[in-house]
Amino acid sequence: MGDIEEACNTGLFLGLSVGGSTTKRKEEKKKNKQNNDAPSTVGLGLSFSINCSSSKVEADDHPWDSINNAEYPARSSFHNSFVDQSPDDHISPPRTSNDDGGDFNGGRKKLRLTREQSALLEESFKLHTTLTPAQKQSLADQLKLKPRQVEVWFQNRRARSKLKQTEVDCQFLKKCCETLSDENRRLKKELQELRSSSSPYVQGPGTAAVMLCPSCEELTRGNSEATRKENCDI
DNA sequence: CGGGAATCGAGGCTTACTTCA
DNA sequence: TTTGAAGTAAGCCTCGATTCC
Repeated sequence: MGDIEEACNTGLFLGLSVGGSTTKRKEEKKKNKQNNDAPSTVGLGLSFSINCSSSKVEADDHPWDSINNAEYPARSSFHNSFVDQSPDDHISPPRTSNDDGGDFNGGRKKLRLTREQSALLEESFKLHTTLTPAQKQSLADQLKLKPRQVEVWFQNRRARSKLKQTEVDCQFLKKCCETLSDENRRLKKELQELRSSSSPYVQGPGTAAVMLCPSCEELTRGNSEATRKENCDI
């Protein structure tokens, strides 16, 4: 990790910014959205960097992303101070047309993953539902996507997976409920039949009774529920 | 209209830094 | 002066809800 950084981190930087903490920024964002104000972050900067021959900085994107924080540009203070003119542009700073194959017309561009990309992502999801940064980067490289896009895909995939699981659980519980209701009905009916019949095994309250559990056909003395439970699991 | 990629906002966790006893 | 605990800011990440193509 450190190689490129060590080799290239010869930048001169002078900055002045007015802004708050993360939480303050969060609140500010909210306020700005409500008031439709301009962001209150003010930036003044001077930066100087030496070109690095082995630099992996992509020409088609934003150098600050690669250098600083490719995935969360809005969270980078560097980015905040000098680039973050529009609030909440997680992914949507101006993009070049060759960004990911389509043309960018200023609005939110919707990417459609190819079948191969989806298949590889699915395969990867089967192996692990969350990604380490290294896995994310590796996948992004393989798929020619941005790490953030891979991350978003996994995020949505987890959500879909959870939703599906909830549906399955719901169906299962429904089935359980039906089975138990049936069983309950059956037992009630059985009890009613036993009560209405003149069976010597079932007597009224207050008398010592010999009970025959109809389900397991075990004879049980006394009316202790605990005793019955020992013999019968119903 | 539905599926799914992208965004938003909130909150948890970790790390670095500061303050204070 | 040193040290450890407590407090705070910032960054990173995930999640649920929502937007929008």
